[in-house]
Amino acid sequence: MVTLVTNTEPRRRNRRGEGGKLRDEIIAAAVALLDEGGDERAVTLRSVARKAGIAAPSIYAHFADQPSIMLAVVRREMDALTATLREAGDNAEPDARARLFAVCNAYLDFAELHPQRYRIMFGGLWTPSVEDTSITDADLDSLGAEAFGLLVDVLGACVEEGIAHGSDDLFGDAVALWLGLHGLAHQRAVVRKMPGPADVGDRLIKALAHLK
Amino acid sequence: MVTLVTNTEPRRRNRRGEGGKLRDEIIAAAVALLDEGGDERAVTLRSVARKAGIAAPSIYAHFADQPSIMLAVVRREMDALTATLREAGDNAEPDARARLFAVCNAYLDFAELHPQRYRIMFGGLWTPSVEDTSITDADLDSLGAEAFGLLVDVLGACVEEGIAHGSDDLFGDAVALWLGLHGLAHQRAVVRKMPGPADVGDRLIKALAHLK
DNA sequence: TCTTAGACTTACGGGCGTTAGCTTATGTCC
DNA sequence: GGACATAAGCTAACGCCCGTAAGTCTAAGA
Repeated sequence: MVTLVTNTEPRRRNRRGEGGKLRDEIIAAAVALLDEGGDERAVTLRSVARKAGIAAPSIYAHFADQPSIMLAVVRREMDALTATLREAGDNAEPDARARLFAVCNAYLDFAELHPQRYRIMFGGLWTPSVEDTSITDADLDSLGAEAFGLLVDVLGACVEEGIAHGSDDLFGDAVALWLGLHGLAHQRAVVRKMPGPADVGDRLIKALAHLK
Repeated sequence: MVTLVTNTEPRRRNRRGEGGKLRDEIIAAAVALLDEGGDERAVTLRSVARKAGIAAPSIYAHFADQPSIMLAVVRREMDALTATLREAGDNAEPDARARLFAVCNAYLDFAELHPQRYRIMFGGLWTPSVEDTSITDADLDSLGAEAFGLLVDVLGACVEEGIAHGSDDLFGDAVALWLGLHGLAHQRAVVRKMPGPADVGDRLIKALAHLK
């Protein structure tokens, strides 16, 4: 599939003081490239610039290098994921079990809906090359912390309401639950067709949350 | 880290009829590049050739293109993983529980010992670009089938021995168990330091195998 | 009108995959 | 033991895309 870019409209320059808008457009362009199904190799500095309708060097006003574009993409999508999970939890029936399933399924749906984004967020492709880039370890730590906190909350609520056999280590239980979700989410993001039963997600949640 | 290749010995040409040996050396060179910690972008046709001590075009005698080198790497490592799991199962105490843990932990250890290989095997990086390569869907299906079969066996043995609450769907249960293992294995392969309790692996196994 | 933010053009050097054609050992046969 | 056929691998070169540096233009707003 060859996607030829024909940006007819040459793009209007941003007004004074609004130069920062381009930063968001660059991130959006990178995400768009991912959504087109290409892997991360398709997201080069130049391809992002083409997609955004700007000249490649114009990116340097907003990002130090190509990996820091990726970091910004991950940050944006992590925030989007967090918002999605929070919304799912809030919109669910108020009982803890319903909220747990709502949040977990929202997580799985995110990966299925945006497989390439999910792979970038958790695939760790960009981490090894950190040494030569402007990205620091501090940038990477605490990236998914907020979303994970939501999972801890809903799982904790299940234990409190007595519908889950909680151990003395809520955090550890939540990590185990997340790892299971991540295994399925990642596999769905990577593979065309997952083998196995359709309700494997529910099975994972039930087993790992120790639901009674 | 810049690894300058200084192949003093210019490499002896293979004897007649042994030209196929180079094929294995190419695969080994690709794996070596992965083990050095670079991501898959470091495994180019030319870098593999350098590592193997040959000229880049010499690869074409054995592989149609660069992605098919990767496919060969995945095949080799899948076989290695299968052998590792089988050995772990055979060397364990004969009871089903011990064998289950031995196989599962061997799986997790493989990912921790060879993180880059694991990422290539299950990271799905090379799949999206399949369209333009010599790799077919048939190549991809049934890649981990043998290793997965081992997991089905040890889990089935647990159900038979009555130490696990088996459902009526052994295959589905095994998929769920594998997904949990994969989640942890992948995360260990991707991240420098996994947060969470040290025994999270055992917790996953116990919960997903429904051990009594 | 003039400053300057917000871009652009041009260009460099380098790595990549791949093609075309050449070299050189190796084993065979007289 | 020497000629020769050929397997095994090499050199050179192509066009492409990449990241990035240096310098330039231009429209917005005071």
